[in-house]
Amino acid sequence: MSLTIEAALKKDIETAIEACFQTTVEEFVLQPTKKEFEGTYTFVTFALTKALRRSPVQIGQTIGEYLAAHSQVVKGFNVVQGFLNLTIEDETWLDVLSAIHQDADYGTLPANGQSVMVEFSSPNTNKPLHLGHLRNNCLGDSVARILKANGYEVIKTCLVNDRGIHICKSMLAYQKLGNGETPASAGLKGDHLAGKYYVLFDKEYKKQIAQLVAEGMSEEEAAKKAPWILEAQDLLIQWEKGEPETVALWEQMNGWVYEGFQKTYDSMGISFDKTYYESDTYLLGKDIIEEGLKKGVFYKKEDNSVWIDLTEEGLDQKLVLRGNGTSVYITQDLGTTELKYSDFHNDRYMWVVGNEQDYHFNVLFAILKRLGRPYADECFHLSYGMVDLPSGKMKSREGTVVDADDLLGQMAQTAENRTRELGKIEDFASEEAQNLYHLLALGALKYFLLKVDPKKRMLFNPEESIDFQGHTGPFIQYTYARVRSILRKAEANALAAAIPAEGYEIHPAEQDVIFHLSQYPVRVMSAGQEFSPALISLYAYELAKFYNQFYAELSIFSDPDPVAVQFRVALSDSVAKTIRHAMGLLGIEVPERM
RNA sequence: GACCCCGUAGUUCAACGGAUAGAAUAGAAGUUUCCUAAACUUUAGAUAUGGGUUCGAUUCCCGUCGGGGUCACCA
Repeated sequence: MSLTIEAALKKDIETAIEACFQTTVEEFVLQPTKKEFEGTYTFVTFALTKALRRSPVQIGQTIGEYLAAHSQVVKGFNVVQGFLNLTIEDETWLDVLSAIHQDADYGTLPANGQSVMVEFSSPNTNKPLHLGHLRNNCLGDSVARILKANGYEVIKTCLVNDRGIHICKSMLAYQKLGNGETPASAGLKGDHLAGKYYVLFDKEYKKQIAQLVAEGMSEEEAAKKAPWILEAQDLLIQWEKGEPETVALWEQMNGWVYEGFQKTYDSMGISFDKTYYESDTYLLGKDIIEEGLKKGVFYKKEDNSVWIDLTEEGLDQKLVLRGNGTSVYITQDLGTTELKYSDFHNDRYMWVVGNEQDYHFNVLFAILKRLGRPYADECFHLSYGMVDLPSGKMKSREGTVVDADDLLGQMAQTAENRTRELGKIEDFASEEAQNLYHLLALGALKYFLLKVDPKKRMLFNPEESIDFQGHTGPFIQYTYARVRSILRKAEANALAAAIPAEGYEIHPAEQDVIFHLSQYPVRVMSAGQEFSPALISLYAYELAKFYNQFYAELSIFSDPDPVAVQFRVALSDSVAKTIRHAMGLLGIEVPERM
């Protein structure tokens, strides 16, 4: 059997056009038939009317007749306006399912010899993770899995933002108000403890500003002169000098935070192949500035600051090194990118970073191109939209965030309540049940975050909990558990899966499932090209939906025809395998029972 | 102000320029002596606005209105 029915059809349509009209057509539209019409694939004829000088209906009729007579895969056709709807031979469907059923790793495409680095997560070490970070983590993790399924070798990296003024703010507040508190003594995860002091800093800082303003200072000046911000800046200078006490505090607090993050990553099933720390990389990039100056890509102003003029690219003039010789954000990023390249020599580089940094990445990539970096054309910013609350943007320092750990905990509780209500797993041991609740909570949460087009900003309303019914992760997990139940029963009754080569009349509900199964590799490919887990999410949902319809309509074990029983077991097995694979690409596990 | 992104059922999301704009949820009505009802079936409900291009526009182009973001010698 050819790779897809689609490929076979396209070839046959080309042949048909040549035979019927003695001409060739470069491109034509072949799409899945809308469900109100009979057929599987639809050939749209409108585009050909000019070239062939016939009416859309005539073209459809002529090609349809030719295909019905000559094509191996076409069983019949109907023409509605300019749409030629084609139905497919039962034997073709049997072939297709047979190929899928035999493929143990269906949906994983062959290696393409290319490697790609995906950088994501990149947390600040002064506060715990919130829902926005979860979207980033889920996206990065899923895109990495999708690229791997597309044949790439994938390196997942995380650049930890472990230095800078924001860290010093938490450190300062801890120095002033901490009284030697530790995660153990406070009963808090380390990242939450650091976050607590970040919030405390902000409170006091605001108070100090307000007081200065009351004394007659302007808001802007007060923000610069408040005692705590001056002290925090001093702390940063001490840190950069390597002052032992400051470094010790920094190491202690960061250690707490890493421990906390690790727990969250572990519980989400997210890992990295390589972690970079900004404290190691923040001085990088200066040699690139030198190089760029020599090449004439950059220029120096009187105050010694270094700039690049990107007006030709539609961007502005951009500072790349301060007058005092210290780095800015873009300097570091140039250096870090060079480091990544020298460490791994990947063919492509991806950054999963929010869309508020669109401009920054445009600048970064433009500079890399000007510098003639070999990887410059293979850099991509996967720019995703923010997760907003009904009240607006989440802000850690103001405490208006949906905390990642809290949310996961709540969802596990919801999963537990729902499961207990249904009472289907009363024989589970306590640990087994806990694992299931966690698996369902993650399924709901990850699916919720991944089903939306990454580019779009999304809204999360904490008042309304994330659903477990309908277009959700648990719906798909449930379908999987139900299929597994079927397969266990088949095994217990020694009913092996088998697909006849011919002579089996396929029911429309079965055909829908097979058709959808056949689309999977193409979906994996587009998801890889578009870096969009949403395409896989939607696919898994549709497949589950079709299977559920099939399940409701046809009985598997009570069919009098043993061929049908074996065929449906094979169909179920293929669905289970494909759902598991697709959910795997989303980083979501599926349960045997729920 | 300049630049970028976005406006689709009450709500959350879909729709390579293609047929009567799909789902889910909330609402109404059904389905369980039978393989897991976290399911299935039926029903009602939307393209912000004005032009243009096209056989055909939610999709492309221009304007208006509305929302978000960026324009730091912060990261």
